[in-house]
Amino acid sequence: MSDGTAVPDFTPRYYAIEQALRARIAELAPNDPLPSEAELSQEFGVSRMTARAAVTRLVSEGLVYRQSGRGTFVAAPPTRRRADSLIRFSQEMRRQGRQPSSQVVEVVRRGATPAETGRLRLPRNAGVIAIHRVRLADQTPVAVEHAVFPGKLAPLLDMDLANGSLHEALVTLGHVPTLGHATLSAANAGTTEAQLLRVETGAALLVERRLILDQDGKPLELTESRYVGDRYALDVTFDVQHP
Amino acid sequence: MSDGTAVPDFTPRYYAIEQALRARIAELAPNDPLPSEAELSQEFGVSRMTARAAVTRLVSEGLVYRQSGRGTFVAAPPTRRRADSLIRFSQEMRRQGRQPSSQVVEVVRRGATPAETGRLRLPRNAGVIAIHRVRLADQTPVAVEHAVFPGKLAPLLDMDLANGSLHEALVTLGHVPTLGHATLSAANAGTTEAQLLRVETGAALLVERRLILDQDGKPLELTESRYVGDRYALDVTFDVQHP
DNA sequence: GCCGATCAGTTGTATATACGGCTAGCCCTG
DNA sequence: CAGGGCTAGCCGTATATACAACTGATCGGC
Repeated sequence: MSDGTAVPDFTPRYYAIEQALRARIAELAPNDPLPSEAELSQEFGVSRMTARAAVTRLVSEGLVYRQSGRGTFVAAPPTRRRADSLIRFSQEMRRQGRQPSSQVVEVVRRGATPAETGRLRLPRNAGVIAIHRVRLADQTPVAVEHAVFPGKLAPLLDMDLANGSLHEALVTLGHVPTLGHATLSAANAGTTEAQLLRVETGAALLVERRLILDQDGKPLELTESRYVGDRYALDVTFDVQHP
Repeated sequence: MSDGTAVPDFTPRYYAIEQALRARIAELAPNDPLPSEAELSQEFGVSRMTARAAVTRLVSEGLVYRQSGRGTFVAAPPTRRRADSLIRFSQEMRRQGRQPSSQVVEVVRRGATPAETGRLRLPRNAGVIAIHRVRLADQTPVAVEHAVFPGKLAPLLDMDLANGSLHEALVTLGHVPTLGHATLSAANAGTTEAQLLRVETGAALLVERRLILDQDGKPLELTESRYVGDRYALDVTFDVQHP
């Protein structure tokens, strides 16, 4: 293994198996089963751990998923959204002909962290409402979401967060989500969120950290959404800047 | 390991080691060395493969990087860009006080693929110029880039692509990059690009597939940039859409 | 003083083995 | 006929071992 070498002349066994499986996956439909690790080790004449390493790489790219005790299956392709327009997740899913739903992982009222105090422009020692959810399309997890609201929005706690719309709730409370700023990056899924998202630990996530302001320009919501890279995409239109 | 369980009560040994290393990494500077796999296996009383699994997860999240024969080191933090404004990579790096550079991996004149023919609105059997580069900041790879141009832009082949600016070259040829559309997602680094980017295979990449149009609205460039998630971020401003 | 060879230490790849926990299907019993 | 238990097969975690390849430091010879 060398740095900077574009194409090594040596190909690890796990890599060759990985490429062979990629070709097969292209011919299969989502949720179709793949050969087990034992079957692959027999087929390719390698140890189970080497076959497993090959599959692990496909898992981490979101091409397949594993279920303990069941097997390895082809994963579904991603969904997309325009980045300069935030619409409700469920509205967007329906627009794409998919069935949206949410799983609430945790809702808690707690003190704001210093970073949250700054971003949300809260007074010192203010409280916040923190809502942790998994967003699903057709029963497939697409994103985990951590949303933080100023404590004055405590009536959100009484809302039906699994079935209702957070944004409609905010409008009802007199705060219309109007403008936002987001930072987009990528990260690998940690163990806990990998389980929530039903992906392998290490899978690539599109990470959106956004601040939403209301009609008066006041911060309303500080949210981090972590989308499974192979199940979600954002569309952007931009100008090309010249010096 | 169960689906949907937020916090397992069983903690794998590799996971505990991973978390301990995360805490240490927070106290170190980029490029500082971490203990070797052998040292970690002694320190935590596990096999080298288990210690290695823990480090592999940190590598795949971009927190550390490995070099065969040398060791494991703390990785540098990411860079950022506004998504609604595309500026030249090198201009943006300088704006952030960093030293930009490029490594040309390959420049080739070839026939367009059907997808490229469609996106670039080329006539049938048209040729294209394909340029494959690694973009670096302070000698650290930040992105790999595959740019495809219509064949009529063949004079690009004569440009100094490692040191010069592609966009300035385009302006010289009478085509001013003006507007673009991009799709953003995340993917895990494959083996070859992982080597080019000096990250572990499987590291999360922020993937931007963009089409740039010239001043007349004609397609000029079809590019896929794959940014190391922990070395790069995009900023977006958006409106919140209501039903 | 410089260069080449060697060695120690590092990561990379691979195998074999073992046990735990989960799932689903099948069979037996009530 | 339904439910419960058992089993086979699956993935998850872990260990031990071995060899390959790379890097950098040191030492010896010229």
